[in-house]
Amino acid sequence: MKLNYHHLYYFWKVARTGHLTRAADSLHISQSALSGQIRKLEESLGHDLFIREGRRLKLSEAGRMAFSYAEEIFRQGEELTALFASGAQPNREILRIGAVATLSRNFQEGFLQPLLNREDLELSLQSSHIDELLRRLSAHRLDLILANQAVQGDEQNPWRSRLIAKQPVSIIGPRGMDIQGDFSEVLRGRSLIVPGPDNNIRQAFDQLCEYHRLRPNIAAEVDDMAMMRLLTRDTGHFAIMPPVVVRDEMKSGALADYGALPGVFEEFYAISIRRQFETPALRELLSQTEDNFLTRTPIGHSD
Amino acid sequence: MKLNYHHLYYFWKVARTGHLTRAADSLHISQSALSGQIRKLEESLGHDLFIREGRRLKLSEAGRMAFSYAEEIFRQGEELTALFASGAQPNREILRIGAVATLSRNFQEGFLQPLLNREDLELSLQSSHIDELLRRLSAHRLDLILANQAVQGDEQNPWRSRLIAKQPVSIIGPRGMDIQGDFSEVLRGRSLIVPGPDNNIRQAFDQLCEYHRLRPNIAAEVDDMAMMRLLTRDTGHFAIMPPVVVRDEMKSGALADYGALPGVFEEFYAISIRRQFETPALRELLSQTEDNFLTRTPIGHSD
DNA sequence: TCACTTCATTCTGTTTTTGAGAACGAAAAG
DNA sequence: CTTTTCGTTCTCAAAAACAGAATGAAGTGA
Repeated sequence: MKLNYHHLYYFWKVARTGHLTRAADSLHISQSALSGQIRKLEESLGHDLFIREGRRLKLSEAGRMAFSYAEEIFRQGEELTALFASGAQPNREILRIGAVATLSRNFQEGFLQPLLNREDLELSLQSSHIDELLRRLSAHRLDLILANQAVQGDEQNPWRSRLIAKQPVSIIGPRGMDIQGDFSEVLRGRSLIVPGPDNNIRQAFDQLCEYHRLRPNIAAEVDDMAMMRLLTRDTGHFAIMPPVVVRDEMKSGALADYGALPGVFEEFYAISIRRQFETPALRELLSQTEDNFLTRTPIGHSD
Repeated sequence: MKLNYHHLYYFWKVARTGHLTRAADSLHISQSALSGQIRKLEESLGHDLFIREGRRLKLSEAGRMAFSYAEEIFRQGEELTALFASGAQPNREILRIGAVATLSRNFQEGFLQPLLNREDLELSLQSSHIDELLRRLSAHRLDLILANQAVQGDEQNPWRSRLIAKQPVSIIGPRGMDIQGDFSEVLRGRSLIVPGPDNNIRQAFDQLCEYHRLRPNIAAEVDDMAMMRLLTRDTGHFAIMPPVVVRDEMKSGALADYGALPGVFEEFYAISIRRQFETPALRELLSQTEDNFLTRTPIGHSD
């Protein structure tokens, strides 16, 4: 016994206005018709949605529950109609990519390279935190997520994470410092800019420090790789990050790499969702990944 | 021109399975009927949702957009039917209260006091962070939020915050310490348990410290008041919190109040949303608030 | 108190929408 | 080159949604 969405819609309208007559008016149908449709919904659900007190309607408890769902359902529905009513339908294919906001821009650009400058394709790039992005992916508002962590899918959310690149993480600092020894020497007593506590580079770094009994002095915690790049360039502090982030500054000689951290990597994952209609562009992007992306220079392209 | 939700439902089924025939089977209608209904939806929206390539169906870009909305809409719808199908409809009124997870339990209990032990009413108490709670309130999944901050409503979310109580905040510590002077003396050089950085007690406290040039040593940042109570009781550290949180421990003599912090208060707000059908229980709760709650002892009841 | 209005329900016959079946066509399979 | 599969279109039958009239219950006002 299926839910009748038109009945639910009528119910929603009545529950919103609080009056059957007014709702009937705004729906341009007679109140008798409306009354009948509401009745049918109640019969099909097996519960009264309104409590009839004389000529008054009051939402029953079941009605309140149904109303809360209806509210969501028709809010979405009206958004959809508004979207279509506004005209302006895209005639090109759109690929919607979500990227964890803190991800290296260079990396994102490198990954999307094959699709840039394509006439027949529009790219929509959305930055947010992973939870929000996963929500959108599940709602099919995104085709792919770029993240620095894998996620476990389940029955309800058949997410699929695949590793698409892996980069070393180094100690980066102003050029020309006279420094010797391994990383633990380099770190000792130094003020560092590090990724925020949720970042998995940071977690690996903290573990490394703990293991080697290092207690580096944190000058700043920065979540955003682009911000980190600016701070490192402009403050003179040392920083923990993948060298690729400051590729330009290293080439220009402003910054230098003072050694990779053993066992610390930034990993990049592409998270997709199983769906009936896969866009060709997405397939292309992901096949590129498997075939070339891991073996070719991780970023090098934008020279 | 209204959106036909049954057409959209059919479209959704077809888009999910990818095949008109299979979808028709699972819907128990003929494929000719299904084909016609999809056509009508396309006509009413003014855009093709599928691209017909020979006998294949491919989602068009417009179709992908519509699908993402449909996915949300019918997920909700199926949740609703499942809820009703599972039987077990409540016959009592339910009042759904959301409380910011970090709020004092004593306070919550005191506020809800008039409704406890009522035969004709079921209480649903949900703890979460404010964003999530506001989302639920907007979706009418909650009737009221208890929070320690006011929120600004707008056109779309006609939230209404009202101050329902205000409590002093003190320095709490183990009983029997020989301490003199005002709060700045008490704080000097002491290890403190303080609320987390998002908490507005903490913010007021930080401002106070800054103003008085105090740099107290943070032993722990704890978001949850209940947790804070346990830690203060069991670690011997001093803590910044409203005395009411540890009322029991103070009565038993384990902890003592070493002075209120001037100008620092914990404020409690009730956030509701304007709606057509207000439950009597909610009205009772809020009128209680305005009439008595601010003037009577903030908590004192559970002795 | 007694009209009078307002608001919701139920019944009946009409209109609109939905759906099955047949005929057709285009692509894949054998 | 046939056969099967899959989607579209057409026609007519079945199902539903609907309006209008009759009814009843509750407020309103002289």
